[in-house]
Amino acid sequence: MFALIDCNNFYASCERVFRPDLNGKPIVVLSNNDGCVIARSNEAKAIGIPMGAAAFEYEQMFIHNNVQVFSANFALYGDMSNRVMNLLAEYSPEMEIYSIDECFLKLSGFDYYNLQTYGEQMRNTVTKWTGIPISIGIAPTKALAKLANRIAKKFPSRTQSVYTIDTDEKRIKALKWLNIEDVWGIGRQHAKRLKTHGVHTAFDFTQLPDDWVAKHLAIVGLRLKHDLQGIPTLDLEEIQPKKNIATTRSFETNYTEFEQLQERITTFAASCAEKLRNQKSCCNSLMVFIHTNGHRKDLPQYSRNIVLQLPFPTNSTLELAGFATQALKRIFKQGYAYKKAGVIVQDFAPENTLQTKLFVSRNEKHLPLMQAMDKLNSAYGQQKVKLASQDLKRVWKMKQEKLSPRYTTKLSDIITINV
DNA sequence: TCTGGGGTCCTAGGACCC
DNA sequence: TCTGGGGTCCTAGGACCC
Repeated sequence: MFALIDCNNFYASCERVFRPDLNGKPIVVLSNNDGCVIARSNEAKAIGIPMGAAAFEYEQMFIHNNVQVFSANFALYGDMSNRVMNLLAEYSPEMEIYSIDECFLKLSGFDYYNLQTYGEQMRNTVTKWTGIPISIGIAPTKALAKLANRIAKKFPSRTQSVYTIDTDEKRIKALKWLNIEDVWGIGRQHAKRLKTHGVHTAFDFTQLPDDWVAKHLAIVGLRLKHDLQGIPTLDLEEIQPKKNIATTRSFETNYTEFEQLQERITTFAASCAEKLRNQKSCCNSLMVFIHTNGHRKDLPQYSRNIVLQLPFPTNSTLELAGFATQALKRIFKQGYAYKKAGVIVQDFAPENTLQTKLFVSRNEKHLPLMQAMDKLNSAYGQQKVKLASQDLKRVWKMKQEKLSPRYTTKLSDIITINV
């Protein structure tokens, strides 16, 4: 059996842990730059705030309904996620952290356990020790555990936020209840196509012939079908080193000058380099993109990306920043108002088994330099040591008007209690 | 004025090999 | 009228997830 544990309205719940006065009140969390809604409490969902709503369009609505608005505080969410995951890891030796707020546990060898009770125990412990409410679905396959989780979330009082699919009867009933567009792995495009073929529920989907599914939804769809039929097809996945690493941002204002973009691109490249060193990889290619604001139909639009094959694999901040600047020079065009840019590194090789080239090679002095830099930054705070081409004067900022304290990761932000 | 960020996998088709 | 058979590798684009 598999369990899928999912934190309810995770970012909104994290904010609420340290603000119990907000219990029962609508909360939304905004994306970077305070752009759009990326998380909502149940109360916020109930008053009709959609996912992805543009903050400026809903400003009046927020005020009218006394909605508490927060800027995204990823330092807080990441730390709270670790706490939840650490607790859950105690409940099974086999775990897959699926996203910041979700994990699968494999429950093999639990034949003599009452899994429903076990789940309720997990839920109680996590909620009591972290303040984060969770829902749990338990079933013979991953796709069914996802479905069971959805039921637990939808009917919290009837299920105690834990639902187990352990008979075929329950499985069929659950499948008939689930709309096709809500099936894990069925997105908008597939749902649309399936509906034109008369498939409206997960159950309808499981009744399709294998070859039809294989033809229209490929091998991924076929695996999903089997998993929903109760035949375990998807297993826990090991943590793999990433195959792409990206740092991309929208800007608070439009940038028109090369130097402004160059500073951003340098900083993004530095961030990618750091992430690469973290997983002990080097990259062989690097992509830089820039584009104007696609929502502004009144402005001239320009969008381009360029992929650079590097002469040698590297994870040096200095080298990647240099290559990224070269790439930017080749795509930058004067006369546009740029709103977004990013750096993506790809085509990785392990740090320790680098193939040397005959005529060009990386500068061996960079390695100890980067190690020293990473050490300093981890001891004295991020961005303590950076390149001169980065934002030394700290001009660049993100719009974050409603940022909450970093309660759990910054000493000066620790909550104070008035007795 | 203002609209996020970071990932994965699969497939078809082109270019190439013998 | 009729023009082989069997591969690999790479990339762009499309689908999906949170």
